[in-house]
Amino acid sequence: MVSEAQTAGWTEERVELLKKLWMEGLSASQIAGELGQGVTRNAVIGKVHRLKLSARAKPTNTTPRARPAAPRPAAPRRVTGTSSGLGGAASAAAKVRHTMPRPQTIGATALAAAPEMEAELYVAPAAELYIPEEKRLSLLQLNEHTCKWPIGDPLTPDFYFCGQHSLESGPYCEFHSRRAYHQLDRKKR
DNA sequence: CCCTGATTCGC
DNA sequence: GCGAATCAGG
Repeated sequence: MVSEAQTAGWTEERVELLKKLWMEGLSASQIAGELGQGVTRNAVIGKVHRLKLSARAKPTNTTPRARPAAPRPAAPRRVTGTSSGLGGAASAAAKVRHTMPRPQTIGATALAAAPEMEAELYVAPAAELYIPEEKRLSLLQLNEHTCKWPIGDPLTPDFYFCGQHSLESGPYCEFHSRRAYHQLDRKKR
């Protein structure tokens, strides 16, 4: 008995579980993870809407979804793929990301701290990384792969740039990149 | 950057 | 009906 692969067809069971979890307030991604890896959060959301289950815990607030005044310009759908098992299965398996049982909000970013935290407590990090003098860079020493996060007062001689290896996705190292993003973006656009 | 749900539309 | 891609927001 092995012929039971069938794509995640929405059986009564699954729909029931979906309804239950959705009503309990679980997020779509969490439900998707609970139902199985053959289901994505998009699938869950799509089904939820089709079942007209939207609003779950909406005490008193009719949020009239702002009507998209500007209709989508075009629809560059996916790249037409032959869902011949391989593609679907592979992508599904590939996207099985970390199972985070908790809703994010606290951003648990564990920065690589010194493994050995002896009883020695030096001065507060001042919310900044300590860069050894030999690694500090001046403006002219910067290049495409050095973190360009400025440290100190530009008007003083001890001003320098982080200089760590920067990420491909930005001008800063991981530490400062993350910091920069969390700093901006906080507000709307 | 992470994430959330909402919507559209090719299949 | 389904769900990926996209959008809009936190």
